[in-house]
Amino acid sequence: MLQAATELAAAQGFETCGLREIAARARVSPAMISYYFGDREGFGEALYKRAFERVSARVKLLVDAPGFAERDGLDELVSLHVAALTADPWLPKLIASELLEHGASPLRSRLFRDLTRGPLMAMIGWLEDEQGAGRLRQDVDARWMAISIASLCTFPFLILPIVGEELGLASGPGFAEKLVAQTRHFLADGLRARTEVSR
Amino acid sequence: MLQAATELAAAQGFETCGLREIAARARVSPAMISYYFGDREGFGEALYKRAFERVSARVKLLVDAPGFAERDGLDELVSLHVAALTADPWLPKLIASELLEHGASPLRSRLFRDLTRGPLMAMIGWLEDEQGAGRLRQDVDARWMAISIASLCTFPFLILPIVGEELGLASGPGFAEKLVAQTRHFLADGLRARTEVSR
DNA sequence: GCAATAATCGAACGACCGTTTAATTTCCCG
DNA sequence: CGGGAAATTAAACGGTCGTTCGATTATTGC
Repeated sequence: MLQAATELAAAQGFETCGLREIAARARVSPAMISYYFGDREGFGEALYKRAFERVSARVKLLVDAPGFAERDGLDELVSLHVAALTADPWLPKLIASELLEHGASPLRSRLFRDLTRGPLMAMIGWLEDEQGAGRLRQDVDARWMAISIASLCTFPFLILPIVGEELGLASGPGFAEKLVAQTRHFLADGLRARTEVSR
Repeated sequence: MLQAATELAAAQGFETCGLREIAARARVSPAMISYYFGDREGFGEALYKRAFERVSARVKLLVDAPGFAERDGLDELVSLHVAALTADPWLPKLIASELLEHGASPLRSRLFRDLTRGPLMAMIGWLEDEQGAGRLRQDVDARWMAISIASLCTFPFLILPIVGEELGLASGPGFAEKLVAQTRHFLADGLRARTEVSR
């Protein structure tokens, strides 16, 4: 039931798909959703909670993988971000949907508190550590760094299904790797031509 | 009427606000919308057409401003992008809303064709020219450059109203300038600390 | 095996939506 | 001024949505 809802929400967003549709896909009656989750909002909350926990578990898995600490921090951060979004391709859409939603529903508030206080704050803290260690430039606010990194890693997932075809950029399985490579490149050296190579 | 709809759509997105609500704000009866625009889709089309034309006009104004060609191309590109989004703050939301919408409505298709074939293609073409002139690095696909620039300039508008408060970053009038500065910095040199300065 | 309880369903309810219709007002021009 | 066209409206229609209700079926504990 939650699985069916997740699939549907991934494809078209939670707000736009009706409870009847979800119930039909889960092969149950629409009344079951009210029975188990109370109302639509409670159902959505359960859905998002499950999603967030799945992503958290996946991130933890990657961070705890052997050899993680030895590799380059910035590169791994990018990989981690992209990997999390790739594993659950509906996540960017879900986040974006809620970004656009207005009126402070408790669900929405909680999701964003979780996201900002959790991954985002961790990322900023880590960036500041790297700045302190001299591995990242110190003339840029770590919070802005985090926003830029998140932008580079997230926004392409949103627009590529749309503009990718017209641009000749496939959004298939190789996309994530290309995105990681491009973003690493970009983060390291910018886009301008230069004579001296960094580091 | 279109004005009222634009204000409302800017605040909460076109898909989520009812025709009755728009009509009430414009102080007319809901029937007027059907009378003048046929159905909801026709109304949305008119709305988007007006929005796109307004943005186009504004961009043209900036490009035609005196001294534009003399200034640094990449910096101006960023300024232009951010200025277009700042002048109509609902534009990112509008685009994002439509990005998330599914089912190929003619409106949606047209909006994206306009956006990709217009500004995006122009940007890619210009980036390629700059690459050819040696001012931009040539080991990165111009299409990926364009995606990265668009990501850096657009995504912050989406997330800052949400995470800005918690991060202590105000989304007020100074935001656009900060974003431009940060993005220029970033595009030029990346984020890594370096000993040799570019160019 | 049999109550008691949980799970499930089809049908119906009320609310809201976009749209239509029929009637009324406003406007303009001969 | 008057009559026909355009503009505007309130009310109603059909449809979909989330939700509830009464009844039916499955599960469980003893």
